[in-house]
Amino acid sequence: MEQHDHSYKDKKVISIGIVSELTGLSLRQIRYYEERRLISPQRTTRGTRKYSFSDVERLMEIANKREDGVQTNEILKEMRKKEMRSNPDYRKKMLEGQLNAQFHFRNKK
Amino acid sequence: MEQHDHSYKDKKVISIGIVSELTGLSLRQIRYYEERRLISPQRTTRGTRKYSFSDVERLMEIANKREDGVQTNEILKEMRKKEMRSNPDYRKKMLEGQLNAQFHFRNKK
DNA sequence: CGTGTAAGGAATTCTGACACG
DNA sequence: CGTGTAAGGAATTCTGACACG
Repeated sequence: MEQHDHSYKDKKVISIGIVSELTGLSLRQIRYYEERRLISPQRTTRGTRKYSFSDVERLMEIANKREDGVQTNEILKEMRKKEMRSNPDYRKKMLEGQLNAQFHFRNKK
Repeated sequence: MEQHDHSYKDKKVISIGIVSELTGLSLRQIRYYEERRLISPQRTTRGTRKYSFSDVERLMEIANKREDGVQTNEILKEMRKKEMRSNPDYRKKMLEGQLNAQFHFRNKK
């Protein structure tokens, strides 16, 4: 589950109040985006939310899209696509897919 | 006053409770090291302390030295030396100093 | 759908001080 | 000197709900 371990960027250590200051979003908005599964903070033992710098960046992207009128549902889809694209497994499959396409194309011709 | 700006490492965003968990130090200890000027967290508008990952690393160094019985006073001196060494201005002067030393050495011989 | 807000409780943080040594 | 602790107050965060639209 861990990648670099020394990547400060992904350490969940920021409380929601600071995230709010950093992003300009209200606490309500930040919690709502979690409900819609756009972000997933960690919880401390007693249940307070902790965010990483990655989460903060993600929230700023979300804020931009929301400003453009994009619904959370759409934002979720877009983000899933993006994540897929950066997934090595998916890349491999895409490559195979492309080769197959070329193959079919040649045969059709 | 800023270096990279994109250096998450130096952004003061972590509350003292999290720092305590991260370092294993008590709140009392963390505040005391601040009193002794070993660290300098930022304050939010209402006065709560905010630390960076750099601060956390520094605190871990402090913890190690304290375990070895080094007094805060000594730790402060050591850290100042270290900072001097990594200060470009100081480097320049040291270089000049060395050259001078060589010069004197030659003349003496 | 996305966000504001009032509500009540629980957990956090702050400071200054006394204690021990 | 370095750290623990009890004390009282202020600020933070949490959840579930009602409101508007």
